[in-house]
Amino acid sequence: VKAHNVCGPLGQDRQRELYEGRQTWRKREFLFRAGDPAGPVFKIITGIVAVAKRLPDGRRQILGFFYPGELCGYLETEGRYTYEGEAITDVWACSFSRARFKAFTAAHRDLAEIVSATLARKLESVSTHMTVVGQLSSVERAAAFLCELKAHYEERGLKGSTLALPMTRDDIGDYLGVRMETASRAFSVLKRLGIIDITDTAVIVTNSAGLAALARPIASHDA
Amino acid sequence: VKAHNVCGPLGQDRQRELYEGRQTWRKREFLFRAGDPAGPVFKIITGIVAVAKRLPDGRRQILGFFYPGELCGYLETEGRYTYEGEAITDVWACSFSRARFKAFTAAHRDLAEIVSATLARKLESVSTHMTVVGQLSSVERAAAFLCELKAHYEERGLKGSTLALPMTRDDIGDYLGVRMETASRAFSVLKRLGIIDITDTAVIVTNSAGLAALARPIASHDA
DNA sequence: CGGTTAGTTGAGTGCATTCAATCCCAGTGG
DNA sequence: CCACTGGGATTGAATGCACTCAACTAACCG
Repeated sequence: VKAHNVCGPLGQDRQRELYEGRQTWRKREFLFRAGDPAGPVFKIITGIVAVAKRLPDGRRQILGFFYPGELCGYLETEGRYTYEGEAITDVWACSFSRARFKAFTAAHRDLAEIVSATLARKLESVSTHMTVVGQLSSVERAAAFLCELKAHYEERGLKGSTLALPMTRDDIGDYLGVRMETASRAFSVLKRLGIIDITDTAVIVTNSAGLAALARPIASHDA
Repeated sequence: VKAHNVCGPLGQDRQRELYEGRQTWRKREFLFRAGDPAGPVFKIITGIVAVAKRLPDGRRQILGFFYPGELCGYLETEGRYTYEGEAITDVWACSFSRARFKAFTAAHRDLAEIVSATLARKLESVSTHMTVVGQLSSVERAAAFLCELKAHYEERGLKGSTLALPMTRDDIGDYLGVRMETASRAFSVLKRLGIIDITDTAVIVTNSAGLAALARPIASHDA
């Protein structure tokens, strides 16, 4: 995955003021864990981070996958990270001092607005995903997931029907609120329906309209 | 339900500047519908509003119940309300002009911060609820719902183990991502376990610890 | 007093889960 | 070079939980 749009909502110059350091994490390492004292906010340069809430008995709900250009680790509860952030692939990210980040957004009016807008967008995407998890069947959920991924890639200028799937079936399952086996079976159904092809590390959408139809209930981008 | 904390995050004086009018809605009327041109933002004085996303085939995910003192209807997509807001009980609310609301928060630095904090809190509560819907069994979900309601009432100073349930089983089901009958059965199970009593319009928590244990996975307030 | 709506409960079905077996591939060491 | 090993993915078989459909009750309202 390319590393463009590294600045995101912050401008280049502003980003420099907040910059604290860069770091890499290997696949399956944690950038931060729920309950740890809230340290830096992270901006992903390359790689994918899964932000999740984990239950005492080990169950895990992945709240979102975070891609290059996105900020993660900003939510805190009583001075501690609210969720955990796990590197799904090898990750390269910038750390921003949380204190400076806060002071900075407080001081710049337009930035505060951008922060609000970003939070509102996240709130909307989480709400949409809650509808996916709460209302759709497993096959519909899988379709919705692939649609979302497709839209995500296209927004970043990566046209084409081949979607890289760096996350495991386990991750996808925990994102969609089903077991890994169910996620796998759902993909198999989509393949049997002639909607996708499955290769080793990617999915090829062969019937984009059919995919959208299955995910229709959500319809985030056919307005 | 009492109408205290009517100001919420805004101060009294500020609220007056934005005030546009008061209105009442009967039970089951809509304050706003998804897709309608984004009109006012609403601040609930008395009553409860269910904010929901509805799928073309009629399925509905209730994203949250909004109580007196809370703002709703602020999320918009391309100039239209993103979700629908339905009066669960008779509702009395203030309307605030969206344009003036935006201008106002943009102009006042501290207010912008409050808006961000509010959005962040909402984001967290939606994320928690996504975990409930994605990971818990129906009985656990019911327990989590009652815990949440209990905490909500207690935050507003209403001690006591009697929880008014103004919403129907249908509403509760659509909130928890199960069918109405399943919600009803889940309550019956809790009753059979000696954890709650069910009266006509309320639930009495007879074993608060037991309830919390069932909802434990979520544990939003045992830190 | 009928008509309607909310809630509960039963019976049967179906979909997702659990448990287990197999396959494939990448990495490792003989 | 190839056998060995471990992790991810797929698939089968059986279970169980939630869903569907339906009956019935209780409350409310005309």
